[in-house]
Amino acid sequence: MHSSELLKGTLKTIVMKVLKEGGRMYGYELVQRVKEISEDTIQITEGALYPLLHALELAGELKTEKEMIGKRVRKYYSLTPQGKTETKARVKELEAFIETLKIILEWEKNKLHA
Amino acid sequence: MHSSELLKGTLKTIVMKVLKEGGRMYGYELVQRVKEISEDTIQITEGALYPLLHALELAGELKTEKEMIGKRVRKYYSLTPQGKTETKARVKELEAFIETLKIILEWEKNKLHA
DNA sequence: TCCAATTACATAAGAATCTTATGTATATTT
DNA sequence: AAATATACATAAGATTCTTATGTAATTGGA
Repeated sequence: MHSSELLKGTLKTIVMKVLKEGGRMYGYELVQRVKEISEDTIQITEGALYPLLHALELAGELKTEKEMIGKRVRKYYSLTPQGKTETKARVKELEAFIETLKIILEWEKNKLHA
Repeated sequence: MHSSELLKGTLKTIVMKVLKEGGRMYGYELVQRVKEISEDTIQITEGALYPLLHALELAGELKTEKEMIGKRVRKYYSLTPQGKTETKARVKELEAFIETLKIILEWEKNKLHA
């Protein structure tokens, strides 16, 4: 399990990317999906997820559909066209940031060149 | 310039790694060094850096040496043995997290296999 | 020589983002 | 029948950053 502080800042992009590739999904399902893909190293907490989904909906990035499953309401989330565009931009930005991180992690001042 | 929210959670590791490879360094120098290495995409703010350095010193990860440069005091920071061990662990953890991120970013549910 | 920009430290207030705790209720498994 | 899993939600608190502000010495250019 990755330390949770690393998730700060990347959670929104992760959620949007998974919704973009996985399609329509409900909250609980999203948590499981991320857990699977990350091989049990990323466990999104509900306290982080639901407020995030609500904020993204308010911002017009997501739309919701409610379905009755037995006696329970299930809320499905999917990206709006605006959300898809935003997701592409966020993914690109995160990829660039990862490249920068790698440069720093591989940087060795005192490395001897042959 | 990367959006600043991505820096959340990784700043501490970046600072420690740069101190590990770059050796003894003062705050302002560290900001410049990270700016250089990151090709101007990471600009550490002083409001984030100094409290972080102080906290790391308090935690025994860093030690300081003051030097007079003209009439000014300059504070040099360097990793303690404990700090070096901690840095290795943090770097390893960040590398693992990056791998997980890449898996997610490369994940495509609907990808067709040839 | 003066003025702006840079160097160099520091802290406080506020924003953003997450965890932990709590609550409610249905459904499934043992 | 009871425990666990499913499924939503929100509030309080912790952490981590930005922005703003302050102080003061040094350097470079007009």
